[in-house]
Amino acid sequence: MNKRKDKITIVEVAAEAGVSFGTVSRVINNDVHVKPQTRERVLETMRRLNFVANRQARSLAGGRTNTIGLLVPDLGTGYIGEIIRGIDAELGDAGYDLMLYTTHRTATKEAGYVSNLVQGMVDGLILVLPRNPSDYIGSMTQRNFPFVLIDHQGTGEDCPAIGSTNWQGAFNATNYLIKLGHKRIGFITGWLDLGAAVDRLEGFKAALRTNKIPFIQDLVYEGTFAQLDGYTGASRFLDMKKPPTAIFASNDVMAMAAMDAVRERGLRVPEDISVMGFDDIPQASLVRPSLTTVRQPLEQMGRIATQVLFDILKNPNLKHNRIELPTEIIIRNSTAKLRKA
Amino acid sequence: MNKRKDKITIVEVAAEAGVSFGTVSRVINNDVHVKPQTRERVLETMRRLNFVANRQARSLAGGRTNTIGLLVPDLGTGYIGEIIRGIDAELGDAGYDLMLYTTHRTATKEAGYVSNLVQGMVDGLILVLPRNPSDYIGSMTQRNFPFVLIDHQGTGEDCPAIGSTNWQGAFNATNYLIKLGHKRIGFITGWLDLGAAVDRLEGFKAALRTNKIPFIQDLVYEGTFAQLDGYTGASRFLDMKKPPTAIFASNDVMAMAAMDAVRERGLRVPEDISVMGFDDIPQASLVRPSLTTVRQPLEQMGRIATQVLFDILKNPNLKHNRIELPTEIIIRNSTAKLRKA
DNA sequence: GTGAAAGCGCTAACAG
DNA sequence: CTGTTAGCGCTTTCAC
Repeated sequence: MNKRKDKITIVEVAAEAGVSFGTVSRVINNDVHVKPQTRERVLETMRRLNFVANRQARSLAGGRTNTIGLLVPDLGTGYIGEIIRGIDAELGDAGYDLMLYTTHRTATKEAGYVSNLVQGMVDGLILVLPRNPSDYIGSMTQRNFPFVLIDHQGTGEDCPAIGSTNWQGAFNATNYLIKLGHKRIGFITGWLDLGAAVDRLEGFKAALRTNKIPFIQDLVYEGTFAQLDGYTGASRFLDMKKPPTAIFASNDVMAMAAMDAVRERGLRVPEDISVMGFDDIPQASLVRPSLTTVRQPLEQMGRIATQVLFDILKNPNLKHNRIELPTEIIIRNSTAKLRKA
Repeated sequence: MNKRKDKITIVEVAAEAGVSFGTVSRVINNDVHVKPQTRERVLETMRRLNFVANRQARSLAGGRTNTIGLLVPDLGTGYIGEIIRGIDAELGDAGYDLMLYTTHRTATKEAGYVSNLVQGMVDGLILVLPRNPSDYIGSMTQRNFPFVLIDHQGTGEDCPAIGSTNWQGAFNATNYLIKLGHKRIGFITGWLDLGAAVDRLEGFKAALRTNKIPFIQDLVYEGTFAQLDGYTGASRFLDMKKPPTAIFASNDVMAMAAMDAVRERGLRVPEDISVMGFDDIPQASLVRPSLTTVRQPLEQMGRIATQVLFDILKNPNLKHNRIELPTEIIIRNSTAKLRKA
């Protein structure tokens, strides 16, 4: 239906340049075995004819697509955007293209669908925060399909993954709040099926322990990383007879929602309640008060995931395990010293 | 390097089902000329063998890729995310895949590169806010390559594009500010090479005219839709001997930055200065004060762009022109009645 | 209805 | 160094 016959192929180029099309193919693939003079002539011809190699054909014949797939849950928060920025940069350097899949679209399909679907379409897959990672991982590992996970861990399986020091980040953040004088800190968790969410919770608990502050189960609200959870969680805390003086949410989106809940009760951030987030998504610096948070190097995570995937592509037998990038506390204006009551 | 020979092809399926592979192909393509009984048998076999058709091969042989390309400038603000959501939904329904290109990556390449690159990779292209649209449009039109523009207009060329009623939106917004009592309104423009940006400016001017408020050139700051422009523009307004009482920025990102500038001077939004944005990106409702803005139906724009592209794919000769979706004022907390001085 | 045959444009041996 | 020869997995005629 959309067939343009004016396409020029290597055959045309070969004819024009007076060589066999095999030679043209070599030039395209930067094969060393071409006389520089010939190469130049072919290149010139390609330029003149405005030739572009057909990717489909290359893939079919070569077994490689020069495309990698990216599976993301959503594009809503800018969190993913940052990661893509990193992936994209690496991909561009390597001459690869990006195929985007949103989980939403394939969520209804059976497990293994993704790796099936992707078979032949892409050389490898980067999965960001997959919902049911074990489903995918099983079938991908089994099929020996190259993939890398971003920001996930905890399935027990040993697989290439890029994350950040969630435990340490949460530990440091909690410590920071404690240093500010806060002893009653409400914690809103992420989706606890994700290792990253568990680690953040554990880091929080560890910091309490270190500072000999008793852990109170009621000061933990189990969320799912969704905005609403931040609001609901904070509201529950604030309605307690003895509410916390600080709230630490497991991601920025929930933290921002928590700030809303605080303000809705006529309280101020940070004067009355300190609020801390996690991620440092772009809008963290845009909201008012700007959000104190734990920065994950999202862009870099994307970059490194891509590099690891390339490594695997080059050497499928190499074993890669989880790589953790350092988190960092970014102090802004949503946290303050505890006011003496 | 990444060749899995365990892949099953239509040949295997054909053998198993006891038919020729031509018949299997027909089944895949829902060809009517297959006995229902045979079809069922083939389908069953495909299921059993876990067969997935190779897209590359289909494309090569059939001339169609079932993939569309999306060219975006960036993924930073959530603006694009909303659009993608819409595109993605339509694509999913049609069994199409999405190839993502960021302009940044290809910005250095010569004009026409994109359509070249894309030739053979995708069946069509959706361009969001292209920087030098006329470059692309020329070569794509010439090559008769199917494409749709989102949120752009004004190259003079007649081409399929989806936008929103920018003029009307800006007109209504300005009117709203005037109704609140504001007479001195600072306007921060977008990148005036984009028709959408010009329209917003014109809508603003028209509203002043309608209300018999003199237009003051100094109260227009020429920006580029970038965050910094919002800050710089607002700062310039505020440093005037007689600063405006309201600021209307051509997009939300600049509006949020403008709010920062206002606050940095110890002024309050909206008590001292009202601020209005344009777009209604997700974070518009998250910032404090939440941003009064002109809503563009971004997701719907993505959906419709996709539908139009499909139309063009089906019927390349059909002429499509610009489609405008209605904008809508969303009143939140960054605007207020002018306080009597 | 179904099978057989001819490519789609290119890569990857294998000869020279 | 370069030409030749097989396919890659599938769609599409064209026969039967």
